[in-house]
Amino acid sequence: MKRIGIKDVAAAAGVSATTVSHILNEVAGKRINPETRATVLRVARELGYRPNNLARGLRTSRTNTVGFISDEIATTPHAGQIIQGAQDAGAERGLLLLMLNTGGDPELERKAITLLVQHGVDGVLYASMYHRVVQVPPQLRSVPTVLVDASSDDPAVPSVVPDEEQGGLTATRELLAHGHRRIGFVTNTDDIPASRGRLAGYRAALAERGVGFDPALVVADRSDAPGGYRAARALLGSAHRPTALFCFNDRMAMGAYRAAGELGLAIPADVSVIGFDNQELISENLHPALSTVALPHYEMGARAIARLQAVIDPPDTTTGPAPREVLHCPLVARDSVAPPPRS
Amino acid sequence: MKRIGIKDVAAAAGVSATTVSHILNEVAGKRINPETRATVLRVARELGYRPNNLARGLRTSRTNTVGFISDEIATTPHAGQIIQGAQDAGAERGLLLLMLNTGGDPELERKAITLLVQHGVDGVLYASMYHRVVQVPPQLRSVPTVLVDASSDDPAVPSVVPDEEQGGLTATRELLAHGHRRIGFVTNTDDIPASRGRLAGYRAALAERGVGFDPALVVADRSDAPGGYRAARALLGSAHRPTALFCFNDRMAMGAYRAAGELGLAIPADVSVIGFDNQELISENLHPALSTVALPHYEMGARAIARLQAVIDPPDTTTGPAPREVLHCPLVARDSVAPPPRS
DNA sequence: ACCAAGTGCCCAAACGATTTGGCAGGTCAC
DNA sequence: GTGACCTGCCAAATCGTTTGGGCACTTGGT
Repeated sequence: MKRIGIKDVAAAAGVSATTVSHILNEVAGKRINPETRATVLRVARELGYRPNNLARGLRTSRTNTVGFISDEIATTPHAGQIIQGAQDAGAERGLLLLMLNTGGDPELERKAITLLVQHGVDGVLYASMYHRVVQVPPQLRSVPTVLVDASSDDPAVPSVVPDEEQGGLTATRELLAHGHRRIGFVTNTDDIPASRGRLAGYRAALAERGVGFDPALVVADRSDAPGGYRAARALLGSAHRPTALFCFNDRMAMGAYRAAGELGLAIPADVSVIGFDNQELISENLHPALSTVALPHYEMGARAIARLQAVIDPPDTTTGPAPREVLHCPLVARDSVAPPPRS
Repeated sequence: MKRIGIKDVAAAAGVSATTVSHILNEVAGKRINPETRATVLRVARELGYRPNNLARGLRTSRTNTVGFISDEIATTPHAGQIIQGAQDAGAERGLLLLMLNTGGDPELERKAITLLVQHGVDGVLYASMYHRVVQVPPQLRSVPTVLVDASSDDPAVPSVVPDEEQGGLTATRELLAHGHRRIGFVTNTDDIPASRGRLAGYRAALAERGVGFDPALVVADRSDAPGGYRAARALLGSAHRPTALFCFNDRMAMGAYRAAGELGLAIPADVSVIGFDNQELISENLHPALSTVALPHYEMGARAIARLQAVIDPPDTTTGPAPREVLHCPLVARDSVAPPPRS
């Protein structure tokens, strides 16, 4: 039971393989008798003809295949969303994803890229699992590349990133809108675009409402639950405690929940909490469910594919660069934000 | 800057492409002058020759590519581990993963398989994100396939699954070893291999120690945090409350934490808790950190690739079937288990 | 009746590797 | 000296598709 090829279709339709190819690919500038066309299409369908992508790729040097290189995939649920977004967007265009993740090892990365090129990928998505600045490996220069959740030092390579500042703004506004004026910011200690952007958003939102920025209200620690616990504990245990906390991520928010619990503060009655990332495993399972700001991972994956395709076959003119696409971070309101207690 | 092909190497080494191919592929039964061999190898390396996988695949109908079909990838962190395992194991064999997930939609699944075949994958990994019985799509009959974290109705297709019963046994033993005798089982309501196996393990462990099985100690609810909360609340609020809880998964354990907290019971001083799945986002970030039993996702991915390869090129004889591989679920001890309180 | 243009299709050469079946030339035995 | 055999290499076919360049035949104008 051999797979049937273009020749089989040609034979069955009584024409040459050339003609079949022309018809199925709707080649421009080739004149085909409508009757012949109909016959060929019918026969092809009846026989269940599927072109062999290898042969086609060999001839056209297009494989309908995109490499997906990521640093870490196993340890973060974000990866799944990005992949899913890329995949869905790819499916619409007939693209498949060739996965490869390197754990950040540059040596592995080199091999990975070589492998992908060897397999003739049409382009590469280079994804980071948290928003950061990466150095694009030089081997990628020869392949169309788009960065996902990462910025590059090299402005020539397009990237798709979340709008961290708008996210911080949104989160803080949500607290302000509920009447909070004394808002603590539980942040992390790394100097990455995420921290900088979210802090900027926090400050911008405060400024909008004419609330003064109080450095004592921002406490940094490790970006995990224990870190969030310590930072929140410090803030909530202080004399003039904030009525709401904006946490750098959901893991830190999880720690903040524990801090509040230990101090006998109910969420959201006594203190409101808002997170970031929308890690559903946490945000949905905490009690009360955590209001947070979502990172648009799915969209990043999808948009990255769109960008990549724009690079692979440029529309008509050499489109201007506009290489960096910034995506909106939507609010996901759940149950952890309420008006401040009347003191 | 064209990619260099086998002919370039041949020309540079002063031999024919045939010879180069023979040397690089170490074709058996071909006699090659050691000197020629050395020259060719050197030249190939110097030129950085990489065979074009498309051309090679076209000729040999082997693409060094494996399809990875999964139902859900975006919503679960498990996926990453399986993928990582498969990928690492694949890398050792020069295999790449072609990702495709279908959301369980049979229509999409059909298309996915067609696409993969079109791309000439050597085999397919069909992965489920939780251990269940699946029906293998008929299209997959024509392609070497291995099931990951799933069993099939069809015994002909090999599968790699976790040893749920041993996991339940391990978890319960851990509690018994700390001296607990009255152990609640917070389980879920679905009738899947996971529930059945873990319950069987629970009972087996009790029997080992001569502890009677008390049906009142197993409470089923939805397999999320609220479900775990309700079940744990029921168990811990009862007259003769258990001193330890074995929870069907980490999400339910998270709910059990809240139940204990509300009842003023400290973990692990008043009540010990053990989970299942080792979802690190939860188990590591809970306080105290959750002892749990890990599902061997990484290993499942890796073993599945090994199985797949055994199917693709059988060692020598037609190996017997032994299609179902059951993997060990290791204990991950953290801080949520301690001896029972002296009453 | 003849030429030009147009129509509808096909031939054959790629693409870059693997693989089958030799083919020169040398060695050895007799 | 000659046939058998080995050694070391190569030419050409092949995988399944796309594509540039025709080729034969019809049509329409004059």
